[in-house]
Amino acid sequence: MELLERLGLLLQTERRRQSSLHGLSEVHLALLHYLARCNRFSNTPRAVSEYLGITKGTISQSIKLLESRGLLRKRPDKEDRRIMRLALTRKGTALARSGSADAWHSVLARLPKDDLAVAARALQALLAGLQESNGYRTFLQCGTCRHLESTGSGHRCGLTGQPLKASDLDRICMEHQPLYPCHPRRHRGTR
Amino acid sequence: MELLERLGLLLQTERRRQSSLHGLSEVHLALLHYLARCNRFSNTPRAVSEYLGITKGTISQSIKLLESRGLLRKRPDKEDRRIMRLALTRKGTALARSGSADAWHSVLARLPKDDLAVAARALQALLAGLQESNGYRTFLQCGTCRHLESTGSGHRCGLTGQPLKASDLDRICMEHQPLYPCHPRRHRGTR
DNA sequence: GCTACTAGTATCGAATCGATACAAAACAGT
DNA sequence: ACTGTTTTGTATCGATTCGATACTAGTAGC
Repeated sequence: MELLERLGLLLQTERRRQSSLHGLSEVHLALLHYLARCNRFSNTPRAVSEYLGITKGTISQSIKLLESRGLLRKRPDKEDRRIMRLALTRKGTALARSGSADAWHSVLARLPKDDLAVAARALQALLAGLQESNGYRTFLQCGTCRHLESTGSGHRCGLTGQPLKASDLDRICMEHQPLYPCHPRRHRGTR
Repeated sequence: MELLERLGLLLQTERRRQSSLHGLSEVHLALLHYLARCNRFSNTPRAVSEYLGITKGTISQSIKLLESRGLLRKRPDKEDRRIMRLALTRKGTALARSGSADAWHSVLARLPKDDLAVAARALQALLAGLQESNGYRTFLQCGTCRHLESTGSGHRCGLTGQPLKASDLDRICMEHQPLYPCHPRRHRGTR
């Protein structure tokens, strides 16, 4: 699939261009983007590391740098004090949003909607297949997750048991499991 | 489009994993992949640089390294002696092919074909739109190019005037122009 | 208590990356 | 021819990144 390869590279190039405007590296911007879109179960260094495919050590450094520039804050989790929770500051959020994702969206808006839906489904299936064969995580939105359960008043994550607001359904989660297939991933730990 | 972002990152991660097996960096492997799939008009350092979104200087270094390992050869073009033509050696080709693109393909093969066709068309349109708005090149196959012309015996590139064999139609070209839209890109020079 | 495991940090060396400056060839104009 | 401009690729340098290893602190299981 040359197309996917090309689009991925363009995405990367675009990020690189954007990030150099602010004196950051491409990875830093990718990290901010991730934090701007992940849910509250997935804002840890480990999650970032798995999402970006980079080792913990490097992520740790990047986080230190971003924190020193006032783009994010980190604070230890109250229940498990090993875990650091990352949160964008106002400045960080602004920077993450100020992307040229606009260009992409305006192009996407001009395409026929049902074609896009089919395309999205196909890509999602591809991702699910890759997860199965290679063990990668999908990192998709709770709204498409196998663990999503409906309660009387709203939604809930079957894995953590926590309630989900409507706005949570669009955020990406490190525990995401696609709906359609197949062999469940063994997950260790309860949260 | 979180999906595209995620797939792009996975592609990158996969390359990184693969490349470290051979003691190369991710970019090096991407370079080999590109050379394995580009046509004979697009095998120059400049093309690589634009495809990967990396500066000329860096590319030059990478090429030197890859050449020293016997993965590619470079020789000056006969007509324009500024230009270096890059070609994979047998060893380089083997390494480029030995990817785990297999995993991707086997997953793709299990998906419904017409969905994939729709998806491919949508992505192609997206790419075309991006090219138009951001000035990036599409780097797609000659078979989908506006410059493709049919002659009595076969095909020809309308831009360079050179004949194209059937096998050329699947290779990616730096001068590629999508069919459907729109405002033509000004291209300088005749080749 | 003890052991095993997980999350994150620190440090170090190799390598990448981008910026700048540069050389050589093509090209355009006069 | 000749002068300046553009294009292609190289060289060098410093900052940054990356991954490997070793490490600390916290949790969990027995």
